Amino acid sequence: MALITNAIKGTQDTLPKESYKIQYVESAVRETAENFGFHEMRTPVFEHTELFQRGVGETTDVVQKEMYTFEDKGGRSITLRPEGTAGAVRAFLEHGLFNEGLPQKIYYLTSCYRYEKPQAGRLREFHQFGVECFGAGAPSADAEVISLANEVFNYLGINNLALEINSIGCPECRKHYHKALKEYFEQYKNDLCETCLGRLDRNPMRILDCKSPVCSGIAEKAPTVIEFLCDDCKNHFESVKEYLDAMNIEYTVNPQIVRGLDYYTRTVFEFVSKEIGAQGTVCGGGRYDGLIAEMGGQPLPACGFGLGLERLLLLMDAQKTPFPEPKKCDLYIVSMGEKANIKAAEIATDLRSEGMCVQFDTVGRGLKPQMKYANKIGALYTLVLGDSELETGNIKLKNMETGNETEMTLFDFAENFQSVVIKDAMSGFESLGMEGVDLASLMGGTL
RNA sequence: GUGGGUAUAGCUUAGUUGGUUAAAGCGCCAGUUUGUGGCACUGGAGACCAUCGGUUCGAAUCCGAUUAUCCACCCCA
Repeated sequence: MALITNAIKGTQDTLPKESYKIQYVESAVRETAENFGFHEMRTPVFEHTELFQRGVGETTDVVQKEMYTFEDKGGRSITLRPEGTAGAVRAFLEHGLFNEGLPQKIYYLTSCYRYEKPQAGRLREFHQFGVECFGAGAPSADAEVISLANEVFNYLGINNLALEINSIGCPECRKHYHKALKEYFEQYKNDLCETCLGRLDRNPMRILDCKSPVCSGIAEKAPTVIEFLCDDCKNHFESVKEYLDAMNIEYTVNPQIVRGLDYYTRTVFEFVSKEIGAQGTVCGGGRYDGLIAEMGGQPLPACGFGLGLERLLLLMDAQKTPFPEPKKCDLYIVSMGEKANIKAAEIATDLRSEGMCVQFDTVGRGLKPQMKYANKIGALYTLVLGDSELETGNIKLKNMETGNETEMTLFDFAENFQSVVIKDAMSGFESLGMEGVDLASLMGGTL
């Protein structure tokens, strides 16, 4: 087909037949967040460009080359949000939420935009579940936030996700560390790759997670941040680990983790998968004690994370994680003739108001195509309405799975259909047994 | 931004060393059954072979460019 245009590079459509998956994931993260006492915040897709320049950091790749920035008709520089934290902090300050009791625990489900070259697990428009805990400086807050992410993965039944944590210290200990790193890497100036040579001055910590075998070889023996942590930062990190142990959350300390957004301090962490290609970080976050002050507020500690929903879905597909079956059509009314069509609409309206999914013909097809359509959409029951049914008031309700037909009057049907469906649904569950139901097979290979 | 792979119906793919009207399965529509879906059989619709240019008597096939897409680097969710 010669369409006038296609979807924009790096964007995805979610089609009706698979939207139940993302809806399930969204409800899972919402429920988990609410259980932890976090409440949803929604902020605009676009903000003043300077918010991200200051918030995310001028030197970061995100700000330097990945933002969708444009001028609006009033000459303002506007940017589509490349991440969620900056906007959340802005709203937190703008509405004085720090007066409503600390900590303020918020979450969001939002789209983010970065102008990057798409690949597996990397899109230009992607969706993030994010959590921010404002005003909580204790190590228990770091642990709580990590635990929330962990709980989401447990809820969804995901395995083989490695939690890696690190502490990059406060600005004070980082200053000493930078100096030591610079001294160390300068010995290898001739061996480092070009990008790393550039990093040597600007941000030597970035060399640590360089993927080039030469650089990473050199980096392996580099001094680690942990050795340079001041007493407060060291104690904080130790305490976070104690909480994680107490919460039964497995982790490994990975001194190579350096996050690419400037605002992080102390604890940083990633949940990493090896099953979804090169972009394996499903969730990343940490503490950012300096950010709120940086944005013009009172100095307040905070921590949070971002969790990539597309990557999460990739991972669930890779692990064949079961999804609950989407709701099907309870009843399809096959109608023939103008009178029957109107009656069908009347019945559908009644049953829909009781919460049933009822459908009828809107194409003007004959009986057989309507039956086929009912079958295709997975209707549980069909009911044929024609002249004779309208005359006699007797109808046959057909169970589409078994093919059994039950005769009844239209009146009885209207009174009882809901309970019939509920009873059937319950007996279905009982026969399968509520425990150990193999959801994957229930899905019938739609995964 | 830098590499590499790929591009044929809605989907998945076949198409030989260039040679008439580009093929199959699934899906879609209809019929076999004039009031009953799934199964089977029959038929139908649906493709300027990504685009533009070149080589050739002749290009889906060879060459070049462009675009799109996938994967990787970089970076991150």
